[in-house]
Amino acid sequence: MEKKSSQFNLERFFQALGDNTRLRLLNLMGDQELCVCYFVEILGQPQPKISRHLAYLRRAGIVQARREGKWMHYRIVMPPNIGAAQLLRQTLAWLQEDRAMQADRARLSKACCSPAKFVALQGAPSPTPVERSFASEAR
Amino acid sequence: MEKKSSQFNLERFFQALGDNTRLRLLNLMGDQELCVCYFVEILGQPQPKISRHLAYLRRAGIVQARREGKWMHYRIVMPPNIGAAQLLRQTLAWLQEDRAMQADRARLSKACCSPAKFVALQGAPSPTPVERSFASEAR
DNA sequence: CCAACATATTCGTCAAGGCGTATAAGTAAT
DNA sequence: ATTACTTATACGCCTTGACGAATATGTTGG
Repeated sequence: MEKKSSQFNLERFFQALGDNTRLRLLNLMGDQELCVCYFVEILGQPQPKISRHLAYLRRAGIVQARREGKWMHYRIVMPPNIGAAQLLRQTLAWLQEDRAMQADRARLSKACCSPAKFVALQGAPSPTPVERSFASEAR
Repeated sequence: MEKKSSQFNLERFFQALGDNTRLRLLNLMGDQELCVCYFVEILGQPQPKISRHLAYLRRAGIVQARREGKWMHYRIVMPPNIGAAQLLRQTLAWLQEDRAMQADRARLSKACCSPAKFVALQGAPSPTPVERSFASEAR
């Protein structure tokens, strides 16, 4: 009955991280909540593909969705399991050191600063930073 | 040319960890080199299955094999990439807190202490501890 | 209700990979 | 060479999941 650290599927967790598109999504969500149109624009990939991967991450319990009008915002949700949370933070921290991931982040901040240049993002809600208590001192 | 932290496939890495049998194998190899017959005996699963998963781990660069007569010894090899190594250590540390993984380890030490009770392990080479510099202080 | 828009899901196809079974490959001893 | 033994690989079957394309769902504003 008292399974505190179990009930979390480690296998599933790693499977969810075993796809480059999903890693890119997580990297972009690192410290902010984003709506789908940003992912589509930044990754330059078809919207159904993005949505499918986001759904996968949500099923794996790594991501949460919040609806705001027409838009769906996605954010990373730290797993209840301490070990998993630590692992996820470390993964996110490591992603930041990857070339391609840095490029994605750069494109994202550019898009945020001047959304006018991204036709598809006209009127889209801005990313909002997320209060992740001790998010970045893993490393 | 000078890709120091890349050249390591993060996607592959996570895929390799996304299988429970492989996690169990890694857990057993945590701090010692083991030969295949031990895995077969401890996990109680068919030998081809074990060998296939070990091959997978080897292709992913997480494990190394060493031949000694008829026996093949497997050990964990820390990835050259610092982030990956840290992630792997943390994963191994976390595995130790899992019920089922602890049980596997318990069966392993029992088998090592009195191999006579395990018919299949008669004459098999004993596991040898591996000198993993800073293997276990990842919390 | 209808149109426009953002996102989700379905469908068909395909490749990766898990499994059990059978068999191959490598080694040691006779 | 033959046998016994340990481990690896090949085969066929099946499930998962990735993809593009099409379509459905949900929301807002006329």
